[in-house]
Amino acid sequence: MARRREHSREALTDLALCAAERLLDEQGIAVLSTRRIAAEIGYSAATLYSVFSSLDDLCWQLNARTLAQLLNELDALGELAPREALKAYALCYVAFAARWPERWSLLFEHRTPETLQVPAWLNDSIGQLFSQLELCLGELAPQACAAELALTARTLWSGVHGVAVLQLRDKLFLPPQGKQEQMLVTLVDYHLDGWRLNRESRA
Amino acid sequence: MARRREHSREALTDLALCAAERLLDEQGIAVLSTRRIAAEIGYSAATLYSVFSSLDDLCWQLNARTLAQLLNELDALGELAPREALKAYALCYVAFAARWPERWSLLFEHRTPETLQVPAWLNDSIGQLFSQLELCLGELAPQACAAELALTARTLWSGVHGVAVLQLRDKLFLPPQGKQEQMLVTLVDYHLDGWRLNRESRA
DNA sequence: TTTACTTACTGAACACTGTTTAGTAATCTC
DNA sequence: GAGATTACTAAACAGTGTTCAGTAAGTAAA
Repeated sequence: MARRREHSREALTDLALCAAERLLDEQGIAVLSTRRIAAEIGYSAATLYSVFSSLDDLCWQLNARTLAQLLNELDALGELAPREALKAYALCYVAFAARWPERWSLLFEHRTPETLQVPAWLNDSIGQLFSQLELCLGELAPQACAAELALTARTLWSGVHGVAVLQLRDKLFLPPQGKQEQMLVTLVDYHLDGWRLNRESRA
Repeated sequence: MARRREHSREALTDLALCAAERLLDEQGIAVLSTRRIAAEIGYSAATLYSVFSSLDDLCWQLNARTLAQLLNELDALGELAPREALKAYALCYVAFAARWPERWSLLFEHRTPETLQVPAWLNDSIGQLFSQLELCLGELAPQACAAELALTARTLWSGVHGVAVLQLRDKLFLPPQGKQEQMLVTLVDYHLDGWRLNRESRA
């Protein structure tokens, strides 16, 4: 069979990405192969190469969708007082990781071999997230300089990210589940309190 | 050629693991294949299966060595005042990740497919690390209960781990390098200060 | 309508992977 | 020396990403 033209290039791309997401969610990263994805959408593996430059490229496009969805959910939280906004971001971030563990893993563990740089959109998106955090922090400490806000945002978010990573791999060794929320809230609270204390003692 | 008997089982195991570590360090996780490791030590790939049950098994044994080395370095820091000890642990942990990025990645990203549980020694080792942290925290807050110490240790360490993860992937987007140390110190300081403040206001 | 051209698609191949197994050759035991 | 055991490997199997020649369907021109 040849030339069916049932789907446009864009439709085919979307079809493949959706199938890949389904496979990823249901059976994990191990079954994410070109032949498997192709079979899922009724095409041959070779056809995928007319739309993606490689499996790596497909993965990056998956990651782009995942990150866009995450940023969307963070955006949807709306306007909040800075401290509450930071907590809400943290909870949303970790909840997202818990809801889409395989997509989230792919996003952070996928490495393009050797030379190729991380795509620019990823850098931009993460930069956007950090800007949002810096905005909140700036409201809490109007007199802090940009460099301090940048560093504080990254330090705080490293902590949030760490919770997401470790909960995903069950490496926290906590008897009762559902402690993540408490951990996140105390993480943010302690950090912000400690920061304020430090600024006051410096002033 | 057959039956050379040049190496005992243990020697062969060690030979393979050392070769794997060398490959890992020099060329990354992508080249870690049975045939490659075997070639490196002058045996066929099949011979590895007389000593390891699978490549997965070999990876877990690599991880065991990596973790043992990390815990060893943490132990070697010796006796310190609790707050300084926590900072020293954090710096040591992140420095280790930076010095052995590929080994550290394998340790945290390697997943055995499906059913098989994480080996018991890994759980034990991480539990040991957390106990050490709880001891330090207990010195800082003698009246805190065990559950609070456990949760605080995990929250604090999630933050440290997060810094290690993000610095490894260059996801922190900080103009000047070498800010990790400052981040870690403030992370620990702010957290401990915030914790103390919180305990005082509760009392 | 017939011919020519372009396009969409695939089967098969290549080089690689982990893993198993049959077979071989060296050593040990008697 | 003969026989049993052991150490080891080549080759095969099923899978992978990727490339490419080839085919058939649709389009355009005659």
